[in-house]
Amino acid sequence: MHYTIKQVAEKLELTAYTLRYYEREGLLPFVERDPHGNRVFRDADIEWVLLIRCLRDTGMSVAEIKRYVLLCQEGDETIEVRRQIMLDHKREVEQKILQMKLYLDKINKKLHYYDHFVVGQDIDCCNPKYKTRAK
Amino acid sequence: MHYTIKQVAEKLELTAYTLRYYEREGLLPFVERDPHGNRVFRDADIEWVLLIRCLRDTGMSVAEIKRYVLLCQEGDETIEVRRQIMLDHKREVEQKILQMKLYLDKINKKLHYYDHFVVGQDIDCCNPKYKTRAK
DNA sequence: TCTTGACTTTGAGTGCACTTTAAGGTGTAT
DNA sequence: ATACACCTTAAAGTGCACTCAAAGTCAAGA
Repeated sequence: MHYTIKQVAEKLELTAYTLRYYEREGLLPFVERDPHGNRVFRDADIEWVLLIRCLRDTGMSVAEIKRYVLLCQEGDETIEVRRQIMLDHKREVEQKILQMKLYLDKINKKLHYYDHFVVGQDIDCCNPKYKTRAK
Repeated sequence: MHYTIKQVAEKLELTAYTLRYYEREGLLPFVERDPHGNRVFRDADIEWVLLIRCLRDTGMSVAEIKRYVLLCQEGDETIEVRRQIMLDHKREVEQKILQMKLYLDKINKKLHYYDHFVVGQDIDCCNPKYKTRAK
């Protein structure tokens, strides 16, 4: 299947601006063109964009992704470096998930306070009791 | 206990600039001053900063936190609104964790490809086989 | 033929969350 | 006394990731 930039944008729920920006930054070095210079995306290209989005949404910067893509372009000799980048990133994502779960616990405790109004267990900053407890 | 802005910054691993910025934006409406105008943080204040950080790190914008803090300042009538904000945010964080786990799976599959070089299961965008498979 | 609409490029603009600068005040140590 | 290390403010600057504007090309439909 062939897709225009707009179709890809709709399918993946991002804007055509973003796709062009990613290409400009070297994140999509493969995109072909039709005789008029218009971008032509294929299924495998869409898979690649999905990987880019995965990396972005999990906190990898555009610059770091660019580095990774450049390594891909250098061929098989860089596979070990790429593996290491991915491994490091995996660990970062795992840490992030753990941290998010801790934050979720904190939010749940806050909600418990709102649900049951447990005085002395938690308090909002502008509650009159806040400054009393603070001393 | 009393803390200077620098001590809080060190304790919570953020910068004094950030703490001043948060106060300026209305996220820390409680901070007291000593006779020279220097900020004085107490233990309860640090707890509040930790909640602010929890909300920020889980994706709540400074503007939204500001709205929440303003509601806190309005007193008990706004508890239900605050509870709803926190509940909505909790759900967003849960969604985010689920999404992160899906992304982690994707990253693990990529790593599996690098570890075992499974041809036809995954491929990098600049691999010669990429365009072949794309057709 | 002419309009509509989707595409192209380059370069500039936006929004957010800090981050720093500049200019100045205060307290302690040598 | 004078340096040093901390604090203060208002305002300007930075970096990132988009996001858009302007000006143009091209193909299909009324």
